[in-house]
Amino acid sequence: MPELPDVEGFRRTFQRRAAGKQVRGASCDAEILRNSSPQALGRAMRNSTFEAPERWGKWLICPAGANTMLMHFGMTGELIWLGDETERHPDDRMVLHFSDGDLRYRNMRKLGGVWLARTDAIEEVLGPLGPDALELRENAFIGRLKDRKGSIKSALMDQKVLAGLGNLTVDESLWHARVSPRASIKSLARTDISRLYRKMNKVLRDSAKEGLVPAKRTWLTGARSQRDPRCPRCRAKLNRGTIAGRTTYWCPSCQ
DNA sequence: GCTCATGTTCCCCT
DNA sequence: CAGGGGAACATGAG
Repeated sequence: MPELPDVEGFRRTFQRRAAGKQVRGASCDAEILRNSSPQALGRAMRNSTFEAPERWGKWLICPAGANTMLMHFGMTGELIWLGDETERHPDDRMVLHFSDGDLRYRNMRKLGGVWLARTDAIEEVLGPLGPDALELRENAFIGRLKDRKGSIKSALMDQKVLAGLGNLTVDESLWHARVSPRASIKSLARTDISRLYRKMNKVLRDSAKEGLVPAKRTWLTGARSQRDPRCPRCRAKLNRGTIAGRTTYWCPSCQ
């Protein structure tokens, strides 16, 4: 699930359900805590009040006074609110208890995790992360790609270049912009990069609104999981291959 | 049984 | 040093 649009949905869930509220307690699997223990997390969070959460790329950043909780969702993570449901799902790796219900970090594959940091030192957890893909302006986008070698797909996938894109949003943006994922950056004209920026922005905004990359019939994402995937624009049979280490779909005719 | 999965990191090559 | 390829991580789905 989680690329920028999904995490944006989780941010809204956290804002609505946890911001401004006092945490009664947290229960969690030790495995999912990457730099603390359940005891340390409980101690740090109990009776503290969450402020407004922020999203940076695929990270959800949840400050509560001097401490900040950071969540990354890997490939299968999600954040869900279940008001009166009390039974714990086997994939609930962390549950934050509030007076009116529980917020659950659910993650089947356990890639990703939950970190705890001092609010003034969260960058030690985030590491080198480029600017958020939705906040980046066009000239900054162009500037960050300019000195990059290799394929456009691998650059867009690199969280140090810009943060938030993933396999689906990259393929989707490239398809809308009619740019081949294999194209080297230096082969692209300024107008190509500019068009790519605008399409990426639209893909991210439309998706973030829904909290996921929608599998619309008019989008590549709607075609990629079908048995005979065809380009929604020209009906050509889609190419499928590995680029930047990930399964990639693209249209050989219009990209 | 086998392949693949919306992510990240680490190691080895070129 | 920068990129590319592949494996590992953990676990379910088709």
